[in-house]
Amino acid sequence: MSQHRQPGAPGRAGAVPALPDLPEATVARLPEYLRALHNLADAGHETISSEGLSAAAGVNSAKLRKDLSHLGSYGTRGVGYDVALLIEQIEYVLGLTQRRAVALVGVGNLGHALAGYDGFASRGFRIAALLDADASRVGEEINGLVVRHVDELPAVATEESIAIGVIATPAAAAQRVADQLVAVGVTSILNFAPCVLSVPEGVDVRKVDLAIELQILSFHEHRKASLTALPATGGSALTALPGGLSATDTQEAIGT
Amino acid sequence: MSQHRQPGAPGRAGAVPALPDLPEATVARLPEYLRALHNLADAGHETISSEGLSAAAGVNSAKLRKDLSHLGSYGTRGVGYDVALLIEQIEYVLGLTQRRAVALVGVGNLGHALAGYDGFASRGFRIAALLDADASRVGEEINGLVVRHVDELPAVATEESIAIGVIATPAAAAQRVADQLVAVGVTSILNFAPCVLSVPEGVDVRKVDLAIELQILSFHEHRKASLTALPATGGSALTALPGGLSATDTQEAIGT
DNA sequence: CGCGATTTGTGCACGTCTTCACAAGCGCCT
DNA sequence: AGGCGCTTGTGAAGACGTGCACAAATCGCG
Repeated sequence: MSQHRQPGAPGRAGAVPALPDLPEATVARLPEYLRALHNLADAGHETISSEGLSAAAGVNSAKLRKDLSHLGSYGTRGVGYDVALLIEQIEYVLGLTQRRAVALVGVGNLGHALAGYDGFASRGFRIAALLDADASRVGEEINGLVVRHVDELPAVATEESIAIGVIATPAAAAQRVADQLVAVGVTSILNFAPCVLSVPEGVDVRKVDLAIELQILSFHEHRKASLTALPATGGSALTALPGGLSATDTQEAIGT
Repeated sequence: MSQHRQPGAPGRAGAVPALPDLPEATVARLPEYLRALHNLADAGHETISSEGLSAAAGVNSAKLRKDLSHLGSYGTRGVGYDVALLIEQIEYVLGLTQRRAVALVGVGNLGHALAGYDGFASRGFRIAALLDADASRVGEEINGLVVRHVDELPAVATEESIAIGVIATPAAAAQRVADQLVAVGVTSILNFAPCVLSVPEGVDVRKVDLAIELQILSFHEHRKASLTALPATGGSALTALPGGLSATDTQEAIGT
């Protein structure tokens, strides 16, 4: 965007762009670019081409260029992107210039692991509180933090100005915890419990379900197996139904 | 709920599976539907409308119907879907009728948690082996499984016929482990390490990066803050950011 | 036996995301 | 200074995903 009005930042000095309205798909990839850029910086690169960066991030180079153009970042034609500058810009856009405080609720198996995961600390977050509803877990110390009772959430929230809540409880407890988080003003939640959370408008929930990931893989595994079993006759997969005997079967198996 | 007949279901007694060619987006939602269906079954429902199921799964009802229609499943107009039958069909499509063996590599913080996560066992998977490259961890027993050295992978693979590999190592070790997994014939990998894996054609990799999820939330948090700070200015809200050093932008308008 | 209430399955239009292909811009070399 | 090779930024086209709205199908009932 050279002379277009879109980003239209009159008098922008050039170091840091404003906060544009990014496509979700782009937002989801920015962290990946950021990680790749940090690797490149550590390896001593000062500039990187879209081709190189896209390879490091595992995406298509045109997609990468479009993503970066959305955030108004400038590379230099014929040269590439300045690694340090790009890191700065992406971190700014992602809001990582401040170290956000995270409250982790549920210190079971998974919660323990998350509490000890240093990937959070190294990528812009600070686990500010550990909470659990189980009284027998309260008081335990993990990684220098003492587990407090979840009912202390209001106090914790004001002490630490929690920006993000992470739910690592069993599914049965998750909605209740979500409600409590929302009640103390948390508007971003990362949910590891296998259940759907309902939250008011304006609260963002992202869900990570480990079993679902495996099930998706299982589908593809199943699919690959069924394909190699049948010497693909060029037809649609549907024709490969257990056609022979399935007399009572679907009316649609032989569709089209 | 095990002894349901299979009305209309393809006679799938060990016969060659017939997998329609589902859109990825649909595949990604099927596990969610499945979970919701199990809940409904436990609650005693025998049938469920697309409206009810979609609410339980947190999606739009038209989308749900289209998804189910893709896998050729039948509901009954005027009535809804037979819960037990639908469970059976989705489990079949996802390849969950067999309990797939999972090898978990990397028994650190996260690996421990995954090894103890019962959501895997309860949703169609069996953790068949724990592996680590660190000799000091080999021999440790977790949840009834003994940690073996990652170099034993070939032996393990034949013993257990591993279908899926889970990588929970540090990023630096992940590519090597992936290569080892591929070498023993694993074609589905779930990667928790924050790095891009390169694998041969035909191998599926899914990635879960906990920090990325937080960073995406951080973006939206940042965005919400910048919007509430500048009420209703339309496009020019974007221009309100400091051009040079962003040292002064860190205060959020939202307190409490 | 037909009618109305209900719910599925889907055609269609719309929006988002991806990818290609290429002009415009930049630095370097002669 | 001018040309050349390289790389970005982006228009346009196509693939994909979503959601509406409605016809078709089924059940229950009088």
